[in-house]
Formats: sequence, structure tokens, C-alpha cells
Amino acid sequence: MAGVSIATVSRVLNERPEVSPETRARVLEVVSEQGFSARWSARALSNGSTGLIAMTIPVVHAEYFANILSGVAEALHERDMQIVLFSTQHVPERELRLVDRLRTGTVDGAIIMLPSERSPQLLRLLRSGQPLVVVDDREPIDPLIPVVSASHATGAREATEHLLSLGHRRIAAITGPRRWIANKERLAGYHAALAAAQVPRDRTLEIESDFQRDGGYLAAQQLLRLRERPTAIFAFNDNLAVGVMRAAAELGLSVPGDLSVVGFDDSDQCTVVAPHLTTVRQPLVEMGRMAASLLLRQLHNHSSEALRVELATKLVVRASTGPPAR
Amino acid sequence: MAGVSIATVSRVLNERPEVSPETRARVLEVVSEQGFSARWSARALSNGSTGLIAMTIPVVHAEYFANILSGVAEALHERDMQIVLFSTQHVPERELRLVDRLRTGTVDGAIIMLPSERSPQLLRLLRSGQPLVVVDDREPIDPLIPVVSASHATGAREATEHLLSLGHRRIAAITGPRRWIANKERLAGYHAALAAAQVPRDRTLEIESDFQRDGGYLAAQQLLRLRERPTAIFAFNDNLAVGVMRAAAELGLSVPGDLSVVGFDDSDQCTVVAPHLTTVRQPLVEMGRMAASLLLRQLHNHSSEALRVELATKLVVRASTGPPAR
DNA sequence: CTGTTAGCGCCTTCAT
DNA sequence: ATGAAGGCGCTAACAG
Repeated sequence: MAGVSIATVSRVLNERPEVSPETRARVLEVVSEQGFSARWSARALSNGSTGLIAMTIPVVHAEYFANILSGVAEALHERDMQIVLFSTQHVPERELRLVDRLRTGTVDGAIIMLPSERSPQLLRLLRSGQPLVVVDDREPIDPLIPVVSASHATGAREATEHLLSLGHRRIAAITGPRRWIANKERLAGYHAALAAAQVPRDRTLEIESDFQRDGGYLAAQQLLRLRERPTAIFAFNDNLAVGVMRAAAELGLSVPGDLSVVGFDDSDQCTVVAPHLTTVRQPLVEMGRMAASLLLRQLHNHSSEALRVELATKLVVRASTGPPAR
Repeated sequence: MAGVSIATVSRVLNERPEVSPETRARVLEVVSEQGFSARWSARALSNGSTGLIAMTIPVVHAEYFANILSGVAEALHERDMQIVLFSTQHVPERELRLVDRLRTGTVDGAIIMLPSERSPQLLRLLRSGQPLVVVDDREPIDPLIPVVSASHATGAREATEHLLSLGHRRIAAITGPRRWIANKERLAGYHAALAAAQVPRDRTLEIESDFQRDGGYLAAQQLLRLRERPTAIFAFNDNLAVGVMRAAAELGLSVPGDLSVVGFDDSDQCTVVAPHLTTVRQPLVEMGRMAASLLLRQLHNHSSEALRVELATKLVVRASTGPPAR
């Protein structure tokens, strides 16, 4: 319609320099008049890339997922790329489908959140040259795979130091599942702070739980019934902390008067509970951005640099912490 | 490698009946040995469909989004289809990108959540034969477009009836933005229940707010300072209700002793506040499922039946409501 | 039942 | 600066 060949139109659409301005103008005019746009699958077939990235949906809290997601989406948007969602509910059969989509070129790469296990799937994927990035490895993962996570240890350390600086000495910890990496690091940070302040570690003040509110509630009941009860509880996530506050309320203990409480995550619920919860903020959106950018680099360099990025957490002091009662 | 033609392999992979069992077996063996899988973009190019559908990410609450999302994902999974995310932050320029992706065949159809406006974009899309479904229209939308939403009116009516049956007569309402459809319907339900109980409508007990916690807080302060203050407040979403409870606490009013509170949504925060919030549950996951299934029908029938599906809400009675003090 | 052939719509050398 | 031609990997119609 513009009196030129298909090849020329292609060049115009791809903004190649080797087209005369007049031709370009003529083509663009017709294109916009006709509302033409290049069929995407043909493009993908021809140049071997789809501009799509896979992302798995973990079963955990919606808020966590949505925040990381939005970071990834933002970063990809700048490159005109999009996310394809894979609801592999940690079901192996479903994970296979993701693997398949990668291999068949539905997507150019994948961001895998909270991978369930040492998953041999992942390794095989990476070995076969698939670009992928893991966000928050739950258990030790092959060092070949790039990982983005938060600085759990430092965050936990700061939280504990905050309590110490307020004068607390009996600081209990309600932890998540022992095996999770994030949990181990938080525990390490907690211990480090105590050691630095020369507060001896007390095993009876450490309770393993499940990152759920009820778990925090039960653990807190146990802690608060101790003969010498803690003056502060560091719950390893906000859910646990909310459970702690519920238990405290039932026992007639005021927060932070009788008990200081610190959480981890800085989720929405922190400002729902009364008093508002002091916590450690995880930079979820930034983690998403970072994951996307690592993936994009793999895509362009065709080399997967094995690295592990830890983004800084930040202590957010609210109203649930204060000096211990005397 | 299996000694057959490409066409035959294609037939085997597509499970066509016209292949002899022996050939099929031979092909499948080689396929699995070699780890072969059909390139997806070629497939898409050839048969004109990508198996991908677009979903917009609204700016609102993560939880809302994640729930609907998971409903859609589940429904699509059964058809081996996936979601492509479009983070059009109600920015027109970004919405154009979605439009473009639809036209270029990146995706087969789209599910649009909380469309910002009477958006002429949407209409143009539908007119051009694009399969799409809207979830939760915010303002009146062209009747040509299929919509999935919750039965706001019925839900609000039940909530109000619940309060009436407890003996409340002065029941205030803190509403969302006047223009939103969901809000209008909730208001209608509220009025209907009052009328049925022959409780005259009192304008001073209706305050328009913004669906945010702070808005609920401010509105509640205003209501609770009235000379004749309400014995119950129906907040038109959970955020508002949480704000109400905060205001009540500050004024030394006990819930539900001095004041009953009802929310709407059944979001996570309902069980974070003390006491747990009575609310109206929106069937978000089911709405997602329904949207997906409407879209799939459009995809198969090539006809867009204009319809509007309202999924039932459900009153969830928790601890924030009780009989009024005398 | 299987192989051959012709596209699907774009991008990319290679000529001109 | 432009056009012609081949190919990306698959499906479908047509022979045999």
C-alpha cells in the first residue's frame, strides 16, 4: 500500500537506520492509518525471543507475592517485556509444565520464588542454559543459580539491638521452620546481637514455630507462662508477632508496657494491630526489580554469573517496643 | 531419527487419531530420548493462538488482586493456558500497550480488573472482536462488555439486617467513593434493609469516605461525636472498618459493647484486629474463575455474549458485632 | 496411515 | 536505499 516491499516495512518498524526519511514517513503513515501491527508470534519465531518472562506463584502470603511481582513488572516494563504467571503450587507435575514452557520458548527466562526444594528440576534447567533467577531460596540451592534475597541476618541483628538498647535482657525469639535459610540467618543475627551485648543465650527463650499467627499465639503463651518471663519477644515474622500480641492481650499484659514485640517483614498488618508493630522491613519491591535485572543481564550476556544478592532490610520502629517494666 | 516425516511427528504430538500405534510409539520414544518439544512461537504462528491471556494489575490492595488472580490461574491451568500480566497503572500510555499486545496476538484475550473509566479503549477493543472480560467495573460500562462482580447490594443488605436483628436502630454507614458502582450497590442494599425494617434514613449517619483506614478513622470520629451517636457502624470495606475500630478504641468505646462494627470484603485484616471483624465476604477466587471461564467461552464460540455475572457474597459474623448497649 | 507441499508473518542476508 | 528470496518450526490440505 505504501508502494514498498515487505522488507522495507520491517526495517521501518524495527527502526533500522538504512531507510530514507521519505520512505519511512510514507510507511509509517500507512501503518498508522491501517492500524497495522506486526504479529507477535511471527516475530518471536523469527528472532527467537518472546519478550516474556515466567514467574512462579508461591503458595504463601498474597502481599509478599504481589510486592515482589510489582517490582519485577516495573523493571520488565522498561524493556517492554511482560510476566507470564505459573501457578506451580509446588506440585512437581506442574513445575514440569514451567520447565516445558521454558524449553519450548514460550518465555525467555524465569524467576522462581521460594523454590520448594533442592529441586533437581531447577538445576537441570540452568544446566540446559535456561536463564533463571531465584528469589528467596528456602533451602540451600546450587551455587550456580543466581539468588536474590533480603539481608535477614543484619535485619534480625538490628531488631535485637534495638531491644537491647531499650534495656531488655530477657529477649525471647519465636522462629520459623528450622531448615529455612531465611530463618537460620535471622537466628544468627539474633544470636550475634546477644553475644555482642554479652547476654548469655537461653534455650528456653527460643521456640520454633511455623510463621503463622496461631503458631505465634501458642509460642507466646508458653513463653509468657515461664517463671521468669521475657520482657521482649522477637517474632521472626509479622504473623507470629500478631499472634504474640493476641496472647499478651489475653493474659492482660500491655504492649509495650509489660512486653515489647518485634516482627519481621513490615507487612500490612503491622499498622492494623494496636499498638502498631515495630518490625524489620523486607525490600520486596526492590528484590523483584533486582531479580528482573539479573535475569535481563543473563538474557543479554548469555552468561549466567553465579551470584547472590542480598538487599538491605530496615528496622521500622513503631509503638510495640519500649523499655522493660522494672 | 524415527524414520518418519515431520508431519507425522506433528500428528503424534497433537494426539491425532490417524497414526498407527507402532509409529506413534517410535516417535514418542525418540521425542523423549532427545527431549524434544515443539517450539511454541512456531505453533502459535501456525494455528493463530498463543494460549496466553492478559490480565491487568490494578493499583489497589494486593490481597484483592492476588485472590482473583489465583482463581483465573486455576481455571486457565486446566486448559494449559497462562496469564500474562500487564501493569497498566491506569496510565493511558500503558493501557495502549495492552491494546497493542492484544492486536498483535501476544495474547488471545484479556481480563481487565477495575477498569479506570468508561475507557473508550475497552470499547474499541471489544468492537474489534477482541475477547475480553471485565472484573468489577468501577463506573458504568458499555453493556456489550461481559462483567463479573460480587453481589454488593445483597451483601450490604444482609450486613445491615444482621445489625437490625441484633436490635440496632441507629446504624451509620461509611461509604466509599460515591461514583463507584460497588459503592452505589452497597448503599442501595443498606437503604433497602433499613426501609424494610421501617427505620427512617438519617443523612447525618451517612459519610462518604475513600476506602482507606484513615478515612474510616476520621469518619468514625465524626460519627462518634454526634450528640445521638450510632450504636453500630457499617463500614463499606474492611479498611474503613479497621479505622473505625481504632477511633472507637481511642474514644474508650468498647467493640462490640458500645459500638458494633461491620466491614466488607473479608480481607486478611479481619482476623488481625481485636475483636475479629464481622464482615461480608467477596468471593474473589470464584470471581477469577468465572472471569476465566467466560473468556474461554468467548474464545471458543467466537461470540461475545453480553452478560453480567454477580457472584454471591456471604455475611461472616465474627466478634465485632453484638446487641446495642441500653 | 504416511509423506509432500504450501503457507503462517516476520526478519535477514544478498544483490542491485 | 530498496527488493528478492530463504528460513524460523510448525500445522493442515492433499495425495498416495
